[in-house]
Amino acid sequence: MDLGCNWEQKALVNELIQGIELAKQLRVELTSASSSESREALLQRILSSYDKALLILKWSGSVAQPQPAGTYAGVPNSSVSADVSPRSEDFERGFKDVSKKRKLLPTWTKQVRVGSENGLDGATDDGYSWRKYGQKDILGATYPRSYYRCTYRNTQSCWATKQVQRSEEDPTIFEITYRGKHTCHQASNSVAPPASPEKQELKKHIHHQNYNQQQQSSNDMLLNLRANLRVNVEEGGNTEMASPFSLSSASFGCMTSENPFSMLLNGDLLGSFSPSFISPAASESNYYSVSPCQMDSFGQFHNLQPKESEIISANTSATNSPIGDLDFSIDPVDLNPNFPFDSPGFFD
DNA sequence: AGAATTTGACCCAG
DNA sequence: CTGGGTCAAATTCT
Repeated sequence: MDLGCNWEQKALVNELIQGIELAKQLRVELTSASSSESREALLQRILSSYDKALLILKWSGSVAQPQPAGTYAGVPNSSVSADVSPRSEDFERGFKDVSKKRKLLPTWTKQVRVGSENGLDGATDDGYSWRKYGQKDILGATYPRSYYRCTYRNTQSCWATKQVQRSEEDPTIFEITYRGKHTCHQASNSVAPPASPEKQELKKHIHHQNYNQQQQSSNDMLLNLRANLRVNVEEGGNTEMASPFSLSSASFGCMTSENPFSMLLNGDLLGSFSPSFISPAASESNYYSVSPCQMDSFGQFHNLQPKESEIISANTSATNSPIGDLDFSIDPVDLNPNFPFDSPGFFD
């Protein structure tokens, strides 16, 4: 078996860890008076996790050939079926295997809130060029789901796709599910998609600049942080960190509600960021929920008791850099004033 | 005219 | 068998 593809290995580990965590949750549920529905849901998620892990293992075992340079694991390739001698139906067979593999492509979802009913185009403009290839009415859903693929699919063999669906509860929110990362070279759109997997793998830091460490009221502190908190997203390497803040990926890449970013202060875990509503447009406000979390023996972070009231609003600022800077601010209205600022050592 | 979207048909996993 | 995802011909847009 060859798990040379890094994301596969990480996805596998991630699925297994998630399975363990869900099993622990189920154990707690079994000893409490929780509903059978929630137990069943947990059981389903556990089975799904191990199912995915098995699929990854199976797939990794059957596709052992290294991918040619410049191609992405997920591109149809006549050599996909290792045990098949060349035949006329190879192409078709390749696609069948790819459809299996496409399921294993890294996926991540983000929710985008739009200001107006007709704001879909702007909301889904994530800096990449997409071609719509289908729309489907989904059972039980009020709104249809739209399917998009990269415009450069044919010319550059870029197999990134996305699905866009309007939220049932709040029609101003669109759930965008991305699958596969872009391998194309698009004409620079100046704005890199903030939640792209490439970016998720980058090192993330928070600079806390010129922070006044004297005692202040909660609101003052929040207002001060609003002005001074800054998240700098950089590509690899180390930068000098005069700041006590750091923001790190909890897991292998995609920032999801189950895979948050942690917020550290002098090495102490204060909380985690997970996307609530993330706008792809650099000029728009993004919303991240903040919840306390802890690190387990695997080095994975886990949310403890997420609270909806704990919201950080973050403004992303477009820069000339393809990576871009994220300027975080904290909204004192939405944020629980006691979190995370009441954490021990926060103002040390 | 070429690019993009729409939409019914088809495929296939569950 | 059903529903989600994709294809591709028809249609619309630029």
